[in-house]
Amino acid sequence: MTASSTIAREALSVDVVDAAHALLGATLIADTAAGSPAGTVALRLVEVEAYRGADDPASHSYRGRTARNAVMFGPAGHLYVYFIYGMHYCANVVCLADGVPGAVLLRAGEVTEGHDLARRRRPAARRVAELASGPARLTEVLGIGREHNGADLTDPRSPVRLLQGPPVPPAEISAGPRVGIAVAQDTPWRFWVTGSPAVSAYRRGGKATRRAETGSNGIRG
DNA sequence: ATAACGATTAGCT
DNA sequence: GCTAATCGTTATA
Repeated sequence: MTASSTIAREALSVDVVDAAHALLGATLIADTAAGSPAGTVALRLVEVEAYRGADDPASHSYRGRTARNAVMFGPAGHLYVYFIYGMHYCANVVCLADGVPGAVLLRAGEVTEGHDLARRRRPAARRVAELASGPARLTEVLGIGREHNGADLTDPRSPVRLLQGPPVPPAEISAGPRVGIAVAQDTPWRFWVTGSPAVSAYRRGGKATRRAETGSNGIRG
C-alpha cells in the first residue's frame, strides 16, 4: 500500500450521492501521450455533481441507453467522457452496480502535480486556482478526450486513475443545485469543498423559467 | 433528412 | 450582465 493506491471499485459501486462525497478529496491523475503536450498532471477533486439514472431527468441516462451513454450503464469506476457544445469534453466517474446507470460529473480540482504542463494546456488561466475550475477546464488540464471514454480509473496501468486521498469531513462539504441544467433545478446534487478557491462559479441552467426563490440561491452547508 | 440544443468557456459591454 | 464559437446527439420543432 503506497500513498498512490487507486480507489477500489467497491467504493464507487454505491449511490451517486454517496460516491460524490467519497470523490471529494480524491486525486485524479492523467498520463497523456497524444493531443496536447504529453506529460502528467494530477489534481485534488473539490467540486462534483451527482447524476443518477432513470429517476433523474437531468441525467444523460434518463431516457435509456444510447451509444453515447453506454459507459454509464456499465460497472463503476470507469470514466464516462462526453463532447459538449461542439468544443469541450466533460468527465464523469461511473457509479452504482453494473447495469444500473449513474455517474458523478467532475467539475473542479486543485492541481497538485504538473503545474507547468497545466499552464501550457490552459494559457487562459490567470491564477493557479483557475487551471481546473470548471468541468471542461478540468479535462483540458488533464488532457482527457474521447479516447479516454470507458477508461478504468481503478486500474494502476490506466492512463487516467483515481487515487485515494484524505476524505473531506462532512462539515467541510457544501451542497447546492447543479450547474447549467434546464430540469431538476431544485435537486441539490452539486457538492464542493467549502472555501476551495478552485470551485467553479454557479450558473443557472437554460430555460425552465423558475420563479425567483426570494433571496435564496438554494445553497446550504 | 433535418433542425434544435447542450452537465461550457472566453471575451467583451 | 451578454453572446459567439462549434458539432455530436437527439428528436422530429
